[in-house]
Amino acid sequence: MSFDEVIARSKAACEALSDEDDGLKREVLAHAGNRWSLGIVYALAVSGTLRHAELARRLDGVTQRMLTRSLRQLERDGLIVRRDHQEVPPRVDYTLTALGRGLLAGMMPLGTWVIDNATSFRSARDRFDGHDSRDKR
Amino acid sequence: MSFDEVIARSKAACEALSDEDDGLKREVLAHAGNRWSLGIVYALAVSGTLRHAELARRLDGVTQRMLTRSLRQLERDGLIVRRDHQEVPPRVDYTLTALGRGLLAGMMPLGTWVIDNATSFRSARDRFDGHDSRDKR
DNA sequence: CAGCATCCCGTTTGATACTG
DNA sequence: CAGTATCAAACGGGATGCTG
Repeated sequence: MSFDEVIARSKAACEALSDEDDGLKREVLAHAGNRWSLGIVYALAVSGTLRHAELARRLDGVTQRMLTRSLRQLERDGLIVRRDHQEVPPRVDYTLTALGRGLLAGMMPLGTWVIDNATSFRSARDRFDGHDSRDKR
Repeated sequence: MSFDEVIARSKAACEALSDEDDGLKREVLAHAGNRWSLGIVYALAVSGTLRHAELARRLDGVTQRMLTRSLRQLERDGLIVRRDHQEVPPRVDYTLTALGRGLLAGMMPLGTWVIDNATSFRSARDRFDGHDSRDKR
C-alpha cells in the first residue's frame, strides 16, 4: 500500500481520536502502551482461561496489585471476562472476549513494526541523548 | 487470518515486549496512547513539514508546553526531524521521518479496529461502571 | 516565534503488608 | 487464593508567565 493510501485511511482514525466523546478511544489505545495489558491479553489468548495466580506466574515481575488493576481495566473495556466462582478458598478466572481477541489481532502489525525497527529507535535515542549530555532517558 | 495464526504471529511481539532491554519498545508503543503524538504524526504526514505554530493551530487544545514536549519525545525516538533554521525571529520546523511514516502505517489497523468497536467499549464501560456504583471516573 | 521555568494535579507503577 | 490498604516515586498533562 502506498503512503498516500495510508494517510487517507488514517484520516478517519486520527480525526476520531481528536474529536472524541470523552477520550475513550485513546484510553483503549493506551492499553497497548500499558505495562501489563498486552501480556495479559496474550497469555489469555494462548491459554484460554487462567486464574489470577496462573497469570501472575506467566507475567514476569508483576505484583498482585498491578495484576488486579490491569485486569480491572481490561474488564471494564470489555476485553476480558472475570468469573468469580464464589468458592472458599477464592477461585476467580479470566477469559478473553471476542473484543479482546480483536485487540490482539489489531495490535499485531504495530507490534511487529516496533520489533522490526527496535535498532532504529535505539540508535535514534543514543544520538539524541548524546547531543545534549545531561538527562539520559 | 485465523485467530491461531494471530496468536502465532503475536508470540514474538509479546515476548519481545516482556524480555526487553529496557522498555524502549513499550515506550514507542505508548506513543499510540499519548495525548498528542498521533495527531502530530498525522498532521506531518498530511502536510509534509510544519512549524511549531502551524502544528499548534492544527492540534485543537494543545498548549505550547505539551506540543514542545511531545515533539521532543517523537524526535528522540527518531519519528520526526527537528530543523532549527537559526534565524531571528526563530524559525523551526518539523518533518516526519521514514520511521514516523512507518508508525502511522503500523497504527492504522489498530486505529480502525478501535473506531469500529467504539460502541462496544462504550457499552462495556457503562455495564461495568453501573455494577458497582461509585467511581465513575 | 519557539520554548523554557514554575507550580500544579491526577494517574501509573511499584514495594510491602494485611484480610476474608 | 484473590484482593485491598498504605506509602511513595515517576510521569503525563496542564495553566501561567517570561525570554532570546
